[in-house]
Amino acid sequence: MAKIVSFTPRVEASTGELPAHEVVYRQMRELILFGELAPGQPVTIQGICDELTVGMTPVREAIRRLCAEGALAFQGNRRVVVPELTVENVNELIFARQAIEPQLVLRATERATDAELEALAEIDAALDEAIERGDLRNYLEQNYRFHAYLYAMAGAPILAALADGLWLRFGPSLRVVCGRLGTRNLPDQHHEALDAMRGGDAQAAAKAMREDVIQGMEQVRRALAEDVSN
Amino acid sequence: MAKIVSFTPRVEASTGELPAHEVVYRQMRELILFGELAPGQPVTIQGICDELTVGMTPVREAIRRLCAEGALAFQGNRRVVVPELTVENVNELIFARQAIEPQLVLRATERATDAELEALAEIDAALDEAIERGDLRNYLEQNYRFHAYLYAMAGAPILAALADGLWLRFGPSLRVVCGRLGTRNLPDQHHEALDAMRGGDAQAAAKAMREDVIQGMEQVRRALAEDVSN
DNA sequence: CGACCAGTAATATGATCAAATTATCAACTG
DNA sequence: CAGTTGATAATTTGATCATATTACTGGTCG
Repeated sequence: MAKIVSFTPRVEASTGELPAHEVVYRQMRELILFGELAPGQPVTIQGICDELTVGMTPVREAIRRLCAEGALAFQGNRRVVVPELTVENVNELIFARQAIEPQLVLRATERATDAELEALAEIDAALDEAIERGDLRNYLEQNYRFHAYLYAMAGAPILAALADGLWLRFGPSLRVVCGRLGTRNLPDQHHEALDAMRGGDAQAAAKAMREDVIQGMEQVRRALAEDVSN
Repeated sequence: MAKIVSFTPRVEASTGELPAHEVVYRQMRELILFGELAPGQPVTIQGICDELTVGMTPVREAIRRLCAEGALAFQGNRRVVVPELTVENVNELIFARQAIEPQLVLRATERATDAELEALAEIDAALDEAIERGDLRNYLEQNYRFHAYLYAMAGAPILAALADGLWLRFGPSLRVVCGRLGTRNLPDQHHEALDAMRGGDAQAAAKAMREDVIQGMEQVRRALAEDVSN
């Protein structure tokens, strides 16, 4: 069977210069990081196509990328979902984070410039403000930004990519946990880490970060353990 | 302009049941892991299309996945290459591997069944044989299989994915290094690790693995440092 | 309770447009 | 006058889309 096909020229120039698949990737990444997508929620290609008004190919590529990073998961038969963490998964994440992040902070401290420390402090201030206001979404975003900025400072691209990728795995669950507990009594060892970095005490900064990581992840683990017992 | 388009029905049934993008991914993954692709080598989408005789979409998805895993890299303007490792990159890989892999071996030892230990021993035997014959390609493959099997045994999917992903980053460089040094005097702490696992001594097994990892990666680092000094 | 049938979503292709690299050529300088 | 550099043309490659095809899901009927 043959068919007449006419191709409409693309609108273009709207994105500016970034490829569509990159834009879609970043948008979906934010949705996942800041809990717009809940654990267990199915993700359909055509749904994203309609939502972001782009063709299937860029969406497809973004989803593959996110699957590779563990942010999404093949549900066996060509279905894609936001993964639900088990308690055991969280234990693995705790181990990985407490192994990698202190090392990044160590390096970041040794390389830090005054301007960078200033920027970090600003992010931390915005974070405190979000907690004050009870603005969960903003808390999640600033908290991530704080850590991501540290990773970038370390000048260790591979370790930074590893640490960054882990956020995609616990992002959705973190949202659920914080939504339940509220923004109060959230762990925040950031001040201690910042002070140590300002003083050039890399070891102390690394230790503070390790405690921050462990405290935060422990909360996720406890919440998950409660869920299971329901 | 309109055009007559006829869609030829796909051959199908040749792949069996695996989606094309998955097949392409695995094939490219092997090419990278076992050094068929050299560091710095450009990877073109259409080139892969011709090579594997598939459409662009599956190739595109496979490439995105591999980029996300660090096996390939965007070369700024929409060009993709096999990354070239710097000495600093190798330092990061050493840190990450020595942090994660002993933990996996620890867990693997605690969960190991006799059948699994048997399978490991078989892989190790094939590895020794490859060394004996000077069969580099087979050495690389069996060496990877040995570690990958250990990861699977640990029952820690996230840590296993992290460790596994690292192989894609140093695979091409490993090939270059081993190709230069030959298969002789390659580090092989596998026997020590296996013996410890058989005896249920998880700590000893983890230690042996850490040494194996460090020795292997140190060789990569040394070779890279020499390259730079040229 | 198992099998069929319809609906829906995913897979994969080729066409087309846009961009970047390569190749060509001409003008200008030493 | 030769070599190099600058711009421009041509080719290659990447990006995106609409569509055809296939597989899975869920509901219904025997």
